[in-house]
Amino acid sequence: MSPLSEPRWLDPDEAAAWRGFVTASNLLNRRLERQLKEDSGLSHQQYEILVHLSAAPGGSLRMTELADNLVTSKSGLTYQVTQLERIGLVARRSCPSDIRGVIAELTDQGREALRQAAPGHVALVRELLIDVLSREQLAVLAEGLGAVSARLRLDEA
Amino acid sequence: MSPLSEPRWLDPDEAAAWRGFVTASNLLNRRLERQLKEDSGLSHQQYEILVHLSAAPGGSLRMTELADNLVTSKSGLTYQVTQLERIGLVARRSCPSDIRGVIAELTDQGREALRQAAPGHVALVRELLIDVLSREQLAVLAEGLGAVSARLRLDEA
DNA sequence: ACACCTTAGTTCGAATTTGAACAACAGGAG
DNA sequence: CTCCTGTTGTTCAAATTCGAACTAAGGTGT
Repeated sequence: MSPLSEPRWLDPDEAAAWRGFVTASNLLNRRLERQLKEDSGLSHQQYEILVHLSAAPGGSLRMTELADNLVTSKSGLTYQVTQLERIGLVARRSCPSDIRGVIAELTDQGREALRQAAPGHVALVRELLIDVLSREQLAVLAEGLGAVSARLRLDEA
Repeated sequence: MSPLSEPRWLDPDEAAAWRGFVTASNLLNRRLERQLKEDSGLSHQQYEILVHLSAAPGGSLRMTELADNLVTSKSGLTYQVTQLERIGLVARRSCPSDIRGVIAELTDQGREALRQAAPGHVALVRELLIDVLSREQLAVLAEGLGAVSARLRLDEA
């Protein structure tokens, strides 16, 4: 009778964890979005694109890789990269080993924009999340959510 | 020299926690969105509206209260409530004590839709988040993210 | 009663996101 | 080589989101 049996609802602790996760996530995104837009004219998504490119060797990544890292749709990335290209922070190059491939590359201007935007962003992340939690809480959070992410990456493939 | 000094960057543990949070959040939302849409034709946001209304006394809430609970913009809520009204899951009533006020109320059909959508949603939340974490991790997560949420609610006012 | 500031909800336009459809190519099996 | 299947990135229409401007009403102090 398992498949049709009563579902296992969340007990109070589980519900608290889930609700906390959703609420904190929404509030944080909202706040960071505002700060970035006001401070640098960038959306959180655009900022993340710059961060991932900056962290990649050569400051460049294939579109698909970038979309996977960012957890966004391919078409969404196409749009945002076009926007970033328009304002000169990112450039498109064609991939040498694959004619279909497109490589998004951080420009010098893009590096500069990131250098200028990062401190305020990091400070706010610290203020709203990192510094609110203890060292132990942070460690548990990193390990736990790392496992959750890994679990989610798995059944995508 | 404090305001202009080098910002305190995130150390490896802090960065892992932050990245885990962002990644898990994005992947989870993506997955839940797909499941809900396929299974019930509802977006995650619409589902959350039904949940919050269902949990409220009388199955009804003022628009502003609802928007605060959901962490969304007022205009965004107006749009979604209109959609839900169109398909008969929510009804609008005017508030007795305040002529400007609008009360969103769950209809019988809305309760039924929620009753039908909830098991699959909860099962997936359990599979992707709850059951991946230990009891201790869940407790830490609930407490930590509760604190983060409270912190964020504060400097909104 | 009056002016004044705040609040509630909607409307509007612009920006963004998504999935599906598409065209072009890659990488093998035969 | 040739067919076949899977991938890559873009385009497109539709849906959603947000903030600013707006209307209307509450609430306060004088």
